[in-house]
Amino acid sequence: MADTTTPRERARAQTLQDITRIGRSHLATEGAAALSVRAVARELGVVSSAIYRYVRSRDDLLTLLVVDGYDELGDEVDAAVAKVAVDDHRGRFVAIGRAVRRWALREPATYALLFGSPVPGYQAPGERTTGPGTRVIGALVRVWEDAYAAGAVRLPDDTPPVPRKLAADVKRIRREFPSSAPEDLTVRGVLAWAALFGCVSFEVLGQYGPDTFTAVDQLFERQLQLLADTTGL
Amino acid sequence: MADTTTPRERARAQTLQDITRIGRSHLATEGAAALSVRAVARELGVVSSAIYRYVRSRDDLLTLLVVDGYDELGDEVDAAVAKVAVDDHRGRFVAIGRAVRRWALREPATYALLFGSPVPGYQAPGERTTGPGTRVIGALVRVWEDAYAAGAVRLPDDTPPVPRKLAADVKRIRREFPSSAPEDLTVRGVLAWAALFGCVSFEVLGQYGPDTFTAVDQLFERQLQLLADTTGL
DNA sequence: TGTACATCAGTGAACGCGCGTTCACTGATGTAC
DNA sequence: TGTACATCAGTGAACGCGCGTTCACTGATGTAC
Repeated sequence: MADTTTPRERARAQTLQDITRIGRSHLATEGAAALSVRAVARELGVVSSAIYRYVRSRDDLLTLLVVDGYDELGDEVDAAVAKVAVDDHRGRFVAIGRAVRRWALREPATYALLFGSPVPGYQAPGERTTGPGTRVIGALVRVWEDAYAAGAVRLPDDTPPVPRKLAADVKRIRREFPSSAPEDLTVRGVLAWAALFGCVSFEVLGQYGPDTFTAVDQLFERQLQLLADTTGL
Repeated sequence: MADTTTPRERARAQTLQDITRIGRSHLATEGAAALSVRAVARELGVVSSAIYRYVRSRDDLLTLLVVDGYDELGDEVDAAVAKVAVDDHRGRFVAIGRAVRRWALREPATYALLFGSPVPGYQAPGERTTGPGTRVIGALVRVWEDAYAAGAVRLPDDTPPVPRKLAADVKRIRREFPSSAPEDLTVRGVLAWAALFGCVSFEVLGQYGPDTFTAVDQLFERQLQLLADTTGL
């Protein structure tokens, strides 16, 4: 395979990658709000203004890290799902949950950037972040959709109907995430999605407190099972 | 009722309260990481060093805001629960959930301080924050405990046993939150607790995206019902 | 293959800014006799 | 009730710091003929 990139292009790509790596490591030690162009430049061994060859502004640097984070998480989730048999719906759901948690525990600062407090003064540009940002929920929807199509979803009979306005929201969402499942299943899926991240956030962002749970693994596994129950898997 | 406080003491209390109020409003516009002693002083109409009469350091100011936030949330949750009949267990759970969400939507910045990303370089002093910080989960535990004591909890029969290490955690937790309910119910409660905050965080911190849900109220109500189901209420 | 020119990564100085915290001080309020 | 003294809120200057961004520049790498 002929490499059509010039040395300069390769050097540029490498530097951009270095900037991202350093940025993420600074996220870890200082937090997103304290992420500084100058600090990244310092660690890259370059004068601060040089960074502006690669990044338009500090906000642009943040966007770089956001997209990089979403992509890494998305890749790991996809890889985890791919390892499970297609007809093991519950197994695929559990694999997604475990992948999210594993990544979050390994990259708590990036997790906090993506799923924690908004960074003051920073507005993520939707056209660059929306795609990567919807990969996890996309993977989840696919699991429920496959399970429903296979007739493997068991929901209680006495489920109340989805209210009108919410049903309209679900319809709109299905333009992006096509699905033939009943609206109630989608709503349950949204709960499971939010709940999954709630569990991970409590652990990663430190809500449980330092000495409350020693068996967090067991707790999380049980939480996944309960959420799988709720979505009828 | 004789007021035994001196004018000086009253003035001091008033100023402390002003500092807290201003601090929280700055949280809203700038975020926790950018909270600055100087900015608070400026808005209080006082020279920056004057703040140090009231607050030992910037971290101490943050702690003030953390405690104030937990207390406000705790008060509103308690008030909401008190309005519901004691034997309406599901109603009490729903009331807690709604109170948390209402407060979070009204005070998103303080919510982010308490339940979002940790503030870099700041470690909350446990002896001042743990008490106020456990009021919501305390209220929830009381609901489940009352429901169980009244024989009103319906859980599936085929629930797997709680694993050994996790069961030990539950035992330890019960020293602080006494309960006679089966361990499985407590674990389900922890899920519901984390899931509740997961739902609120997604909405308040902006994970759902700007145009995804128009009927967030209906969505949240449904989520509460599903969580009540999960905990057998 | 050799030369002239264009592109581009990185430099270094400068801009104006806000930050947390210390310190010696002034002057008003409170207390003891 | 009046006076001497102690307490304490707030002042203003100063410390040393790091920040984002602009700008004219140097020198190396790449390209066209």
